[in-house]
Amino acid sequence: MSQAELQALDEVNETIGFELAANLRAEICRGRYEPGDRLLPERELAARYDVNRTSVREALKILQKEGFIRIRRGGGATVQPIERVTLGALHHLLFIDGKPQVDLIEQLSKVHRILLYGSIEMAVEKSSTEQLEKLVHLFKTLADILEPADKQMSKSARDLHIVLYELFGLIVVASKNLVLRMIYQSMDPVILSDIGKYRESKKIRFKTSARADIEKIINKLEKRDGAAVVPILKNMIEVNIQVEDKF
Amino acid sequence: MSQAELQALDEVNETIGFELAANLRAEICRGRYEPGDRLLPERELAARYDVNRTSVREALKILQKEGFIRIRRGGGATVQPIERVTLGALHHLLFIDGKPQVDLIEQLSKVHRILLYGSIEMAVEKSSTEQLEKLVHLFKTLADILEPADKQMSKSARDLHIVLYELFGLIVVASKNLVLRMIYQSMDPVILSDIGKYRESKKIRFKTSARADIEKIINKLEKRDGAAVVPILKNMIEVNIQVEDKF
DNA sequence: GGACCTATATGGTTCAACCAATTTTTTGTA
DNA sequence: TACAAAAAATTGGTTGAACCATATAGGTCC
Repeated sequence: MSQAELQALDEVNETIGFELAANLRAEICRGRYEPGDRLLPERELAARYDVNRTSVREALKILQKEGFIRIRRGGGATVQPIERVTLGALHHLLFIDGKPQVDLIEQLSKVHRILLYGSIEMAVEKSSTEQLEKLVHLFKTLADILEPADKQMSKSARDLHIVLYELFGLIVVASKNLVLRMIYQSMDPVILSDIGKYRESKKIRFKTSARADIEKIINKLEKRDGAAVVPILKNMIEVNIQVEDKF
Repeated sequence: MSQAELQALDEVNETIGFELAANLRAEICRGRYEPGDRLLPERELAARYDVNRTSVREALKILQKEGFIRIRRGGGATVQPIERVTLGALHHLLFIDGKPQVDLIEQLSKVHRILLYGSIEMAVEKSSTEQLEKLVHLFKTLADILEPADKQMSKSARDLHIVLYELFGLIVVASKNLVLRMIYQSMDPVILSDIGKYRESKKIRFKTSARADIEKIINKLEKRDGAAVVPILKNMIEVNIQVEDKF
């Protein structure tokens, strides 16, 4: 999926409207408006930010598409309740003024895990031998994290986060499920890196049976028995989740 | 969630750009372009559709946000591979020229079920007593569908689809997980009704033990034992899925 | 044949005017 | 005074034309 990542990089949209949208979005996320509040009219925004009204309109259209605002002819642009925000705009809500929004991040991680567990079976059934090999490799990496060879080499929750994200990425491709892939792409590499950073300070709990568990999983993989993988994996991971949740 | 539905109704955007976007999108979905193909330049599109260039630009911006095209200054607008399309634009792909895209619909249903199963536990834990009652009621409806009192009253797969969707909707609210809710909102009421229509012709398989299973589930619900619900529910539903898949 | 430069194509921005709804204010009547 | 209808003001939607900024294509020079 490095191709997609590369393509995502030059997807940098540098239009004025885009930039203005970022400003307004930040204000909304920051809680400067209550749901239902009206934004300034287009002409005033244009004056305020010293840009053309066309650019303002572009910005507002972006925010509308993302679900932050609602625009009505003659009625102005009103701020929507946060539930209306699109999944594609989720990453704007995860960190506000650099501060991690802990609840939301955990909610995202929860959904991430639900999808991970739920899609493994599908992926194992449909994956090529090459993908299966990659899968095995990732599981071994996971074992290294949960039960390091050198027990002094304590890993952070970030490492766990990263490998789970990579695992999910692989599963998404292997499962050949376009809808799953769309969801995955909303939970972007950006999200990965930001949340990873956020988790850096947290320790994970050792799982002394991790290596043995992984061996079992790999065994099941080779038999293409995806369903059997889930409970083992779940057991390995959820231990650490409980710890994090209580943080 | 009727409030949100009502609000969604008058969210009809009737701008010219919006309409043009629909036209172009339909062309792309229809397969008129290969990924990488260039759309006509803005000025030509404006002439062709007899609208102002501003409206063309608005349309292109919409398609860009939805992931259908990529716009580069000086480089035109090129059609993206279908994997780049956003979850929010998924519903445009489910029916093309009125024809159901069977594979994609099944992929969506699969993800839907993954999320359903995965989120029940969370929902049961966090739901209010009122929500729990609604949950019980929905499960009883499910029993009616899978094991009708009058065995002549065979239900279609549509009824199953609808109740599963409602179940998911309730679970989403009860779980208080914003990310889950965002995903749910992408799998819109529109999708519900369209796919429901598509499933109308299909019969579901009776599950003679359904009523007993549901009783078990309700029992677990009252003990707030969400984890125990999943395997029972899964067993009830997946039987029908297998049948459908072989269609 | 390759490297550089120029011209052209194409998207981005600005401006000013006008259209079309909605909202607010005014006005008139009961 | 209270209410309803009409008028005015507000606000988003559309248009056309001009100009800017970047990428692509083609030509020129070595």
